[in-house]
Amino acid sequence: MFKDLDPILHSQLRLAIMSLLISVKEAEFTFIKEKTNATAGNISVQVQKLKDANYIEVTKQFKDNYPQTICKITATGVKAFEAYVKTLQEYIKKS
Amino acid sequence: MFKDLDPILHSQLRLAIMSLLISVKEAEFTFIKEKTNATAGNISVQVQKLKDANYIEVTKQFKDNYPQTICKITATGVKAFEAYVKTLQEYIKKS
DNA sequence: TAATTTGGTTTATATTATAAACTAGTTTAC
DNA sequence: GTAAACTAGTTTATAATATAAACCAAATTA
Repeated sequence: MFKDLDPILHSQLRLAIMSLLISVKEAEFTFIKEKTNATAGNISVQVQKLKDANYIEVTKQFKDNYPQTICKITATGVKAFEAYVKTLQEYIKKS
Repeated sequence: MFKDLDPILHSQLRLAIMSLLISVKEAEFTFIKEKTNATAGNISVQVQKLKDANYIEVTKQFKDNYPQTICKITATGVKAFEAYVKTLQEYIKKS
């Protein structure tokens, strides 16, 4: 009756990050920080988890002398997000 | 940009329970157990939390010699559920 | 009357989310 | 040129959560 919700996406911050990346495709760590208002530590952890799940790709480089982390959603990530939304809608559509 | 999701509802099982109660208004513990496929212990804990939040009303009685726990959503619970769905849609609508 | 079943609750454990503390380097002000 | 403040993160410690396992009380069945 109630399908399991992907635990990787059923997290406020990870969902917000994925939601951002769905629309912009590519975003800097600092951009994610601004948009989500989360702490850098929290973002760092959640980005790592999304990367471990292969939902995003993380590139680290230097820009204007400072480290720069860029996140990009993968095809797997897009699929997972869509599936999550679909499952979620089965929970809430009954309302 | 991303409003906080009600932590009481942002739990797979509590969301499933609330979703059920939105549609049926009133349900027995055993009915919830059947529909959600969760363990009784887990349901017991989550029902307690929903009750503590005043999202549901819990009535305990006996039926055919056996204890019977009945859950019913409150007006507060309906409001919270609707707000949760609305907030959630702001997360996922960007996709 | 012993074993099993019903309908739960309590407790222990594993997972999560989060903030705080830390690292490594850069820029600015004195 | 060096101390203070800032950038861009990571790691670690802690608190909160979700969950299953163990338990309880009573009823039923063999």
